[in-house]
Order: sequence, then C-alpha cells, then structure tokens
Amino acid sequence: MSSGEQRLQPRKKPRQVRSELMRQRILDAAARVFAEHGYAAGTTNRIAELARISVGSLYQYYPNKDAILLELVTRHMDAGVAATERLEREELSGPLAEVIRVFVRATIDNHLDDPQLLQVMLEQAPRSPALRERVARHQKSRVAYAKDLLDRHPEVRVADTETAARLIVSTVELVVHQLIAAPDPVPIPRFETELTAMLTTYLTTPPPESRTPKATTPGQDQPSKVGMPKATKLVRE
Amino acid sequence: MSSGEQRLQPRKKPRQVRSELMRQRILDAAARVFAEHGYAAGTTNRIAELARISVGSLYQYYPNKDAILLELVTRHMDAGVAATERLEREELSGPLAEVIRVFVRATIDNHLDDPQLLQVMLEQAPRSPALRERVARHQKSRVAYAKDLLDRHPEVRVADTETAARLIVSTVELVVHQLIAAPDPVPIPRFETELTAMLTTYLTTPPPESRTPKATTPGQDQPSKVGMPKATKLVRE
DNA sequence: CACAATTATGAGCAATTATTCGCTTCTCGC
DNA sequence: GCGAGAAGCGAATAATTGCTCATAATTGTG
Repeated sequence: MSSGEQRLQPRKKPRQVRSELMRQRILDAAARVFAEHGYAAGTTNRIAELARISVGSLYQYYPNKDAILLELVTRHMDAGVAATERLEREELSGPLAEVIRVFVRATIDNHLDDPQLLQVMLEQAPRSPALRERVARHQKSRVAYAKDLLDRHPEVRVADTETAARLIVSTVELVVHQLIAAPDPVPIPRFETELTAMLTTYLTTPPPESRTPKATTPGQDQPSKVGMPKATKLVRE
Repeated sequence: MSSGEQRLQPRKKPRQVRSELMRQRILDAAARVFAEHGYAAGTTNRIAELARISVGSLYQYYPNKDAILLELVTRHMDAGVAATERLEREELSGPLAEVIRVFVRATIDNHLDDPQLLQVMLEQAPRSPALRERVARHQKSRVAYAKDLLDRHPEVRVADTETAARLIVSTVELVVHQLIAAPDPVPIPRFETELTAMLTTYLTTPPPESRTPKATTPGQDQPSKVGMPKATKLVRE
C-alpha cells in the first residue's frame, strides 16, 4: 500500500462539462463512504456504487484511492483558510479576546459539517506522504499566522510566542474536533466561551514571577521521566 | 470485518509458564508492527514473524487481530492510571498549580514511550466497539476525577466545572500527544511549563464580568454557523 | 523410557479489494 | 443522421490478508 511514489494526477483531464459534475459526485460519495466505514474499509467499489457510477469511471477521474482522499483534504483545508480569512477581515482590529473568539468560532464551523470524515482525514494523514505533506504545510502556515498575531498584539504576555502559537493552534484544532465528535457533545455556545476564555487568559496573564524557563540550556534537560524508554520504538527496519 | 459480536477471549487459557512469555513476545511485536505500519497494514503474519513465532501460535493466545490491539490499549491505560495515582498521592495536597503540573507531567511521560503506537490506538478506537467502550470508560473516569478536583479546590473560579473538566482533560491528552508526536517536537520542559500555565490561569482567573452564558436557554442557541449542514452525513444504509 | 496432554508450526483456504481493459454507449460537429 | 473520439461500463485479475487445521514438536509424569 505505501509503496513509495504514486501518481496523483487523474488519468484523464476532463474536457466536457458533465465531467466536472462527476468529480463532485465521486467526492460526495467518497466523503460519505469514508466517514461511515473509515479509509481502509471504504472501498472504491462502494464509493462508485454510492455515486451511481462504475468503478471504471471513478478511475477515469482519480488515479487511485489516495488521490480521492487527498482532494477531500485539500478542499477541507481551503475552506477552512477561506473562512478564517473572511472572518478575520471583519475583526482583526478588535481586542485580542475578540480575535481569538473569531478563530475559535471559525474552527468550530469548519468541524461542524462532518466530524467523522475529518476524523478519517486526520487518521490517514500520517500514512500517506502526499497527505502528510499537505497537512504539515497547512499546520505550519497557521502557526506562523498565530505567531504573527501574538507578536503584534501588545496584550500578549507569554515568554515565547513560537511555543505559545503552536500550543494554541493545536489546542483549538484538536479540542474542537474531539469535543464536537464526542458521542455526548458539549453544548456549543458554552464550549466556545470557555475555550476562548482559556486561551485569552493564558495569553494575557503575565507570568507570576518568572515563568520563563532558563531557555538557554543547550543540553536537553528533562523535567519528567528520565531514561526509561520502554523499548527502542519508532521506525527502524 | 466489523461484523458485530466477536470473541475476545483467547482460545486457550495458558497453563504453562512459557505461555506468559509468549503473550509478552506477541504484544511487543504487535506494538512495533502497529506503530510502524498502522493497524490495517499491520498484518498478523508480520507480527508473528517479528515475534519469531508462527501465526498459528499467535492465534492460540489471541482469537483475532482486534483482541491484540485491545490488550495493548488496556495496558497503556492501566499504566497511565497507575502513574497518575502514584504521582498524585505525593502532590494532591499542594496548590492547584502543582496538581495540574503533576497531571501534565504524568501525561507527557505516558506519551513519551511510543507516540506512534498511541496514534494507532486512538485511530482504531472508533471502529471497534470493544475498543470504543474501553476508551470511553477511561475518558469518563478521568473527567469525573478532574471535576472532583476542580470542585474541591477553592481557587477554581470557572462557571461550570463539568465543561471545564472536559475541556482540560481533552486539552492535556490531545495536545501532549500531538506536540510530542510532531516531526519537529517542541522542547519538552518549556512545553510542560506553558501548558500548565495555560490550564492554571484559565482555572483560577475569575470571569471578567460575567463570563457565564445564560445557560438556562432550553433551545439550542447557536453562536456560529446556523443551518447549513452540507449533506445528510453519518450512518445510513 | 513411554505416552498422553499441551503447545507450536506454516501451507493453504476463503474472502476481500484496488485496479485494469476490452467493450459499449453517448456527444457533437458536420 | 454519421462517425470518431470521449465517456462510461463492470467482469475479471492479481495481490493481499485474516485465520484454520492437519501435523509435528515439546513437556511433564509414572
């Protein structure tokens, strides 16, 4: 399955109008199939069946299964970026708390549609180089944007805006996803308020005395668990 | 594959001493195979090969692939609970900030071993009823414990300790995992400090004026995106 | 040592699945 | 309405994989 390189362009560029329609049909069907069965069990035949087309046709538009998921992921991310940009244009000048709230809200919106599908996307990301690359790039740009925001806002009092940026971006993305996808989902309005509050207080509260760690220590000092890695894990072979 | 009920007990109770050894061999091999290839591509034959036993033997101890992952998950969770309990016995009486730090640290420790494997566990959880149940129970107990802690500590100033408990439990679990498993991992000590700070400030800062939402509104008021669920997603068939 | 119970083996079965390709059907400019 | 290329079809293929079972090795006991 994960055998190195892989064609990602469709075998045939669409030339007629109905083609574009088909692409959308396939994507819609794939979204539902992946959401319901997961990636591994979401077979191309099932996707074709749900889209009311034949497998052969499916492979006319996407060279393989991976390419379908990749396009799904790309579209989701593009939608997220677009939504964020749209919202932030209205609020960028406001106080930090407002900007954060906009961020949180945009993320919630982006996840409300289809948490299941999103779950599958995130699952599969680490296994496909193309996907991994796409997701990593997106994540990186979001962190960069957040860092910029923090640097620009004078109310921000954290020691290290890079770490803080990564922390808040991950927090929003992950927590929103998990708590919305949960079988017993939290009440959205309150959740939005609390998450925003958490991030805002964190960013604007000055360090008690000197929360700043030494930070110059070159050697990796470890405050927790020292030397008992259960085994030589991680990739090898 | 996901065909309803499923035997989860091994086909044969071990009666000799070497049996216990085999179980451990299998588990170790499975952990590595799953971590490296993921669940779907982590074949039982590969596990057996790495464990230097035959597939047949593997199936003498575990009735199927799922059961192997289930035991892996169970062990990981038990280890986490045990570690948390051990640590908290030493610190439970301290100020909130200290307790939180202990929590964060315990979680970090628990994830440092093998982030990849953990990733696979979390991925697979939603697809296997038995796994899902196990994970849900664990999550619930952690939230309950956190709520208790918040209720007991007077410094805590949030409006709704239930929501706050869910928020912080999810945050710690998810963010620790993501930022440790990242290709460019954050510096652990600083990360621990920042995450602890974020949670502590959130919990102890009183609501600006009245951060409390109305909370009595029976109708689901929606602060964000109203009515445009892209499609009828979720299970059908 | 013998022999019965327990445990280990691994070739192979049955099922699943991504992908192909020879063929039919449709589209549209003439 | 013709015909050539575009689009669509789906049975067949090749590969993979979870798991079984007939057989062999190992163990402990008298």
